[in-house]
Amino acid sequence: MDHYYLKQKKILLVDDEREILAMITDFLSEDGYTQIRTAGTVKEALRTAEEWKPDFAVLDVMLPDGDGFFLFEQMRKFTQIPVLFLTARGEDEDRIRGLGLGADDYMVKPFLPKELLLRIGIILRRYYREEDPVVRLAGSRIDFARAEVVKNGEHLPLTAKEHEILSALCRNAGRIVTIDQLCEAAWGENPFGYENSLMAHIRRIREKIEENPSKPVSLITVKGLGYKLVPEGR
Amino acid sequence: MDHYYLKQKKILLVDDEREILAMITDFLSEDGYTQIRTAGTVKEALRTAEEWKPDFAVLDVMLPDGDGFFLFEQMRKFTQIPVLFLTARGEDEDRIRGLGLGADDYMVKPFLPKELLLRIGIILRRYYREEDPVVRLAGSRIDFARAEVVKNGEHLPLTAKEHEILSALCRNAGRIVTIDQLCEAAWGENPFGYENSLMAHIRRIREKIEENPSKPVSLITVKGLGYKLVPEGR
DNA sequence: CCCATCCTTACGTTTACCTTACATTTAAGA
DNA sequence: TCTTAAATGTAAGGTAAACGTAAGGATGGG
Repeated sequence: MDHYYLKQKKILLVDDEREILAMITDFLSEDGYTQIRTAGTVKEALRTAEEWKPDFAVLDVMLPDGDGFFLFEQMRKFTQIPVLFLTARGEDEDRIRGLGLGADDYMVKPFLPKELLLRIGIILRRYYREEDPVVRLAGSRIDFARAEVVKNGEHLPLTAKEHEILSALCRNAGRIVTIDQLCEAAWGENPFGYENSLMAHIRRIREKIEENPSKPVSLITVKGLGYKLVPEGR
Repeated sequence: MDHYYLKQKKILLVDDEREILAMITDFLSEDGYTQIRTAGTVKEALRTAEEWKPDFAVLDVMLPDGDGFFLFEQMRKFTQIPVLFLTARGEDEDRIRGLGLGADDYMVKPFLPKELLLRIGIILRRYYREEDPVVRLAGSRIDFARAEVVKNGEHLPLTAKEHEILSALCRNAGRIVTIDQLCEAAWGENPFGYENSLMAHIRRIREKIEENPSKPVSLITVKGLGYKLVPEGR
């Protein structure tokens, strides 16, 4: 899965029909999205948007206490998140209006859920493309694209081997990775005779990611089996 | 006008109907776009795409010598530019197919020209938003449009290769760009055997952008992984 | 208490990269 | 077409960060 971190973006759905909200929510969570909230009115939507700070919003144009365009303009006063409009009316005027205001997309009801998913995916990818997948640990976080770990605001660079080893651990986050597997990840074919070297690297990694390298809480050794990387909050 | 440089992006229009091409061209140039080319067949489109290197493409699905989806897949082999599909058929299957392949949007004919303009604007803004025509570094700033760097009031011109390499670094500002990626950016297909030449260019670039080229703070080397360009203020 | 396993540190070695000078290609102008 | 300068590519010696190694120390299970 290439863009897994996008699935953790907070999505706000605003519609006055409960069934529509339920349906979209179902499809989104089935597709892997984990953070979804809904609202049925402009008022409710504004409150949620302000407090919860979603990363993306789907707005119905027709709402009981105002229309989606008004809601959009209110939201733009405090957030620049991308927005997709849903509209029952297919009128040209409305279609243009949403986009002209600065929305990212719109869809006409009734729509195919599959298409909504695709469009949401496109927008999120486009908008949050610059963000790197970051792995959060107990006392630090790892940014692989920049090859550095941030601990207490300090930026510590990772070397090539450290990067390889951490990647391998990360790919199996939480699970045990054997020493053989780690050697293979770092040295390719002929990963023999490097067990000691691996140990030295583990030490150097711990000095970067751990609060106290001698009492590790993130990069744990499982005696006789290997190592494992535990993400923030177990 | 905030995004004036977006109007200079190269746009490729592919459709088999001359009138449609003419109409879209008119609307685009009226809206300020300066670089527009058209093609009527898959073959023609591929040639233009490869030689002219457009920044964005509008593809009709129905073409005399193949369909737009095939064309899209061929183009994806050498470019990652955003694409919008035009389709006469409103069939669900087709709508989904284009988006599923990785297109950025699609529109069903007949469409409102105004809406097409808005959608193209949205895509370009999102996609090229980070391409700041001037990039600020620790001790200098790069002006890509003029192909020069300004250091202590001095204007130092960039050569073609330096420009390519810096662009590639800039597109991933802060992130690591591998030597392979940089070679590919500068020498296209067959980026092999230029590693040493790249190094020489890196040196020359450093002499232009760095206060002290031997102690770089903007164009950093990450041993074993690649290089990265760090913008002003980390 | 002993053995196995892993930790820790210091230090020697390697290799990826730097630097420079020079050769070659390209492009512009005469 | 020829001339020339700038841009680009190549090669070789130098360097330091990253890596590997080894040896003594800790730790815990049996």
